[in-house]
Amino acid sequence: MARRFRGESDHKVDGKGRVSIPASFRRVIESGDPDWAEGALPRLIIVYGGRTRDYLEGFTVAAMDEVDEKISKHPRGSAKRKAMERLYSAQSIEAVVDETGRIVLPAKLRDKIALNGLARFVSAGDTFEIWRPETYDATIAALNEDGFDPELDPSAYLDGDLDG
Amino acid sequence: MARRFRGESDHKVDGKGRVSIPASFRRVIESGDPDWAEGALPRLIIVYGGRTRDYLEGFTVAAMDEVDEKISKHPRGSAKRKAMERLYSAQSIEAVVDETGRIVLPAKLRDKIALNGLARFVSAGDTFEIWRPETYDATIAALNEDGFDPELDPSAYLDGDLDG
DNA sequence: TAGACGCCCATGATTTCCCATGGCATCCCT
DNA sequence: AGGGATGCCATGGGAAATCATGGGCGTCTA
Repeated sequence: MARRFRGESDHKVDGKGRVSIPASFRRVIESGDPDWAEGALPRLIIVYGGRTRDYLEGFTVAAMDEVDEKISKHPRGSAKRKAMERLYSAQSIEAVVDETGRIVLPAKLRDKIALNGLARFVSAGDTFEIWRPETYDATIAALNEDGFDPELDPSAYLDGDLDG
Repeated sequence: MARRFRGESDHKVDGKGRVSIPASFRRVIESGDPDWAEGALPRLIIVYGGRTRDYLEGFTVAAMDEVDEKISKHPRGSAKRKAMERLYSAQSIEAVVDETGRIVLPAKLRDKIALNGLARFVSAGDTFEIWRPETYDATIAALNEDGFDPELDPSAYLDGDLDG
């Protein structure tokens, strides 16, 4: 049904690390969890690794299965495969959306992206990202300065070149 | 239910060799033990062999069954089969998770990887690894030096070439 | 008989669970 | 159209269960 995440919104993070998942995201998470059934608690995977990342990445179970599939195609023991296994297996957690629509972000994950009171959920196709709002704004601003015209409508790129 | 291990964390090793298994790992170990039932003590296998390995490898009973299955496909008496049998049969132990969530790592295993006060548990799909934290850090660092760009996000490899 | 090992108890710190409230939409009935 | 009634959504708070860790003793055995 709902296959891709859409939209972005901010949610409060309380002292226990609890955050509401945007309601529209929940539908996607539910349909992406093969074990989920009406009334059950859907699960998702949150990747918190990546030295250069200043956000967390949320995967549906199905999306993470695809990632595992791709990783398994690489030679066992290769450097690239190890790097991917570390990011997606060692530096990730499984989270459960409770009956009130929240998940718990352990302190380790919150510290990684310096989350304090607010978390911004940003959809990214079949995954979504969790940012500290200030960091997100700064990243967008930097993107615009970096030879990017913020006045130009991105739809212009749709049929354009496939370069970086 | 929970089929794969996820996450990494450090736990203290006391004078008796006792270590807490990460709580999230226990669920996987329990569901991977065919003989386990609510209230019983789940078992797991710890492989300590491998001359070149500087970590221990933890298997659920089910995961080790798969390994045994694969080994049995090799010709009885072949060099490869003997090598695998030695690693997975001779150089492994069965451990029991006690009611407080701990296992005992015999001195022999601790010495193998020079464990002293802390043990790092790192998930690796359907198995997990136990490292001396310093060794693990050094290994990761070496991986990056080895013609590897630590600034590059590993997700770039997902759809990349399948070479090393 | 000295460790090594199994078993029991103890405790502070989290983490989970359960219950609660106010804010919005939507739906429906008169 | 007015006014609930209904239901989901976002968020709080306290109680209960779990987690990580430490310590004490018998006992087996090399």
